[in-house]
Amino acid sequence: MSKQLPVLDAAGPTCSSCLAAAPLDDVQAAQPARAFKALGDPVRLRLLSMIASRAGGEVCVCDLTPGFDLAQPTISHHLKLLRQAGLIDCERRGTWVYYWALPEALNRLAALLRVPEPAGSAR
Amino acid sequence: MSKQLPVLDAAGPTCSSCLAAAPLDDVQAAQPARAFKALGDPVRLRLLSMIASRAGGEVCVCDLTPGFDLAQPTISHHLKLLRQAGLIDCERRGTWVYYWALPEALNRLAALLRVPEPAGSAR
DNA sequence: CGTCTGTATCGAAAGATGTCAATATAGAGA
DNA sequence: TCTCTATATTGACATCTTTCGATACAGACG
Repeated sequence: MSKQLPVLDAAGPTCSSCLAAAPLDDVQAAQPARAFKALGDPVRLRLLSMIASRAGGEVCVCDLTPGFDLAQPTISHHLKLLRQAGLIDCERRGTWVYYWALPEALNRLAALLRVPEPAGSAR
Repeated sequence: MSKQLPVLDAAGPTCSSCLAAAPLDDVQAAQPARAFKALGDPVRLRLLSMIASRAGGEVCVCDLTPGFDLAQPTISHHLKLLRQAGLIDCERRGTWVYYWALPEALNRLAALLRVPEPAGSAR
């Protein structure tokens, strides 16, 4: 296994998969945009944080729903969107359904956003 | 100033401002959700990447518009949304308007998304 | 001052999204 | 098999978004 650190490439001192590295074309932008769109709703962001911060790594839907003032189908719909965006996954276990976060997807988005800050910081 | 590294707190080995640290309440979720929503459109994500990846740190609108198959008011509208989300700022200079990215805002969002990956990785 | 160029705002139309009540489905247990 | 609980799907409705053409505004230059 020779290619262990493919982080720095010709582009310079920026990450390779980073907004600041190069302009995204419409193909490259499509998938992250879908993920960010899923994060762009307060209910879904809260759902994801409830799932990602759960110690065991998994949460039963029945533990998520009571945290909101929304009907059950609405929560179900938001969970579906998060899943379709590739941010979470789930599994039925008996009567209950358990959700967990997909850390790789979240970290990929995080890496995309990270940008070098100018030395002096706040412009 | 004693509190220089408030990074690790009772919650464990996670960042303090991170999805995985603790469930966000609706107040905490509101602002990041607004920012993610701004990122959740392919046109805006591409605009941001064009702005953030520009060497000088600034781009003239006149350099952004031709990259899209959209009317000029549409681009103007998307730039406005990115600005209202706190991700970019701009300044008029003569006839032209220049935009630049706000790295602190982007890095704050990146930090929010970063999550510890389980040792074995891909679940 | 008049005109030209670059950018923003306005108003409207088409489409997407968030929400709910009603209903369907999956599995557990009598 | 019948019923009960937990979750998902469907269909409808109101609201928000994206996009455009038309127009307004700001500054440069005659």
